[in-house]
Amino acid sequence: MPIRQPSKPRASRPRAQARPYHHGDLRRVLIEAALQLAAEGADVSVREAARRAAVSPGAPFRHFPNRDALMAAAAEEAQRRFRAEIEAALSKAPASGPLARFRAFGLAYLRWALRNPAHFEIISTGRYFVHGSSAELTRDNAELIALTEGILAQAAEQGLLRSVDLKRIQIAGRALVYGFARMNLDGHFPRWGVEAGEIERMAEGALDLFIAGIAKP
Amino acid sequence: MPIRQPSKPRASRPRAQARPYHHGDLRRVLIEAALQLAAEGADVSVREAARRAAVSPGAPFRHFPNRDALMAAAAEEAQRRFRAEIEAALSKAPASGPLARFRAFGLAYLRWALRNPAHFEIISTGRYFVHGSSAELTRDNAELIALTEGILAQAAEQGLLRSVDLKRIQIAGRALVYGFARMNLDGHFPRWGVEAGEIERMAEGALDLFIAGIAKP
DNA sequence: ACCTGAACACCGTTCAAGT
DNA sequence: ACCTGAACACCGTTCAAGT
Repeated sequence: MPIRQPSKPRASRPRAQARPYHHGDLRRVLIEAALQLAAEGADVSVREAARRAAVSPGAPFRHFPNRDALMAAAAEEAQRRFRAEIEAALSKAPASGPLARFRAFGLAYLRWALRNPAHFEIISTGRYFVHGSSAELTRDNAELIALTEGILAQAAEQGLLRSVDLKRIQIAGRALVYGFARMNLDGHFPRWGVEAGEIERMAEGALDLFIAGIAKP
Repeated sequence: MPIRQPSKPRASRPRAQARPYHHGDLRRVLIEAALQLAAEGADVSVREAARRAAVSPGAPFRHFPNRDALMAAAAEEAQRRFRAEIEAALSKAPASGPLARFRAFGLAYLRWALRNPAHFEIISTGRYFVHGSSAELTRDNAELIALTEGILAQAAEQGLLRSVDLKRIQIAGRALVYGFARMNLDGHFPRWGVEAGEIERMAEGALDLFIAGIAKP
């Protein structure tokens, strides 16, 4: 039998190197690993996340009841970044016109989704976990819906819209940006003859077409 | 050791009941099983498809090199049904105006996708297999794209469109219907306050909003 | 030519046992 | 309180052996 090391020598680096038994921040590390795996295009598995955290396969289940809960936590983190981006874009947008703000929202949505497809998928797909089971995700989402609702209501007040059916406009608009982002994620653009380099321009074009369509001439 | 039955008695039903060793039509049965599993909302696994075909776990691999190939074959079958539906709808649509035909196409697309979400997903998601690896899927898809291209070109010739950027219109339109179908698939509508019973009406509304937007006033 | 059944390397999840 | 490591029931895939 090999002799055990009598006691760990003081590690050269102060913390985060010595990982004697307790991990300390395993929950966070697992979420990060899940997001990273997704970004690499790999399947997200609890075991691989555990491996990256240098922890046994059973350890994650002390922090998440099951795989779905890990995915939900990863989605919450991704959604936080997504919202931050959108809010930053809106704060920089001229408060002038609601249609300009609507456009800024749509563009920020599209850009983030196109640049972070795997994270976008974790947030938006219904496959990994039940969206409604995360209070944070539900609240975040409701706030984003309320945000565009407010913008459109303002546009309607100012007489900028051809139609007064705001819910229809909102859902159609969301379907457009969601669909565009999903087409990208699902690899549709090659078959549409759209090169990778022109996808963002195309996204902008589609958005502008939609806005021109709902705006009063 | 139990004694083997000496020889199978003549089965009461003529065919399809006696399945002595060779299956006869295993390939087809596996595709059907895959589509059925998807429709039931279950994960499609090769093993479960084999189980439903009453065949050993290794048997499917005599007909498909791997799981992806089975999914691709299922997608081809689903796509055939999808196309049949769309073409039937278009043939019934008045050949009168291209915009009416564009609408008929969009509606047929949406209806099929909303009523067959799992099959729609198999066709459209990039997760299960590489779309481009199926010549049939690729051809089918190109034909559908050419179809709407033709319709829009006709609309432009007749001076019905506000913009002449047909590719943009086509992609935006596709993003709209794809996004709507995907929102349904991904379970977004509950959080938008859209009840199951009103989704198809909402789909129609979104499509009409889009068409009104691209049409010359 | 097609299928079986055992085998292998994965995965999610549980649970006694360790620290 | 948190983690290990073996275990179990799955899965995709392979391959010798059977018919």
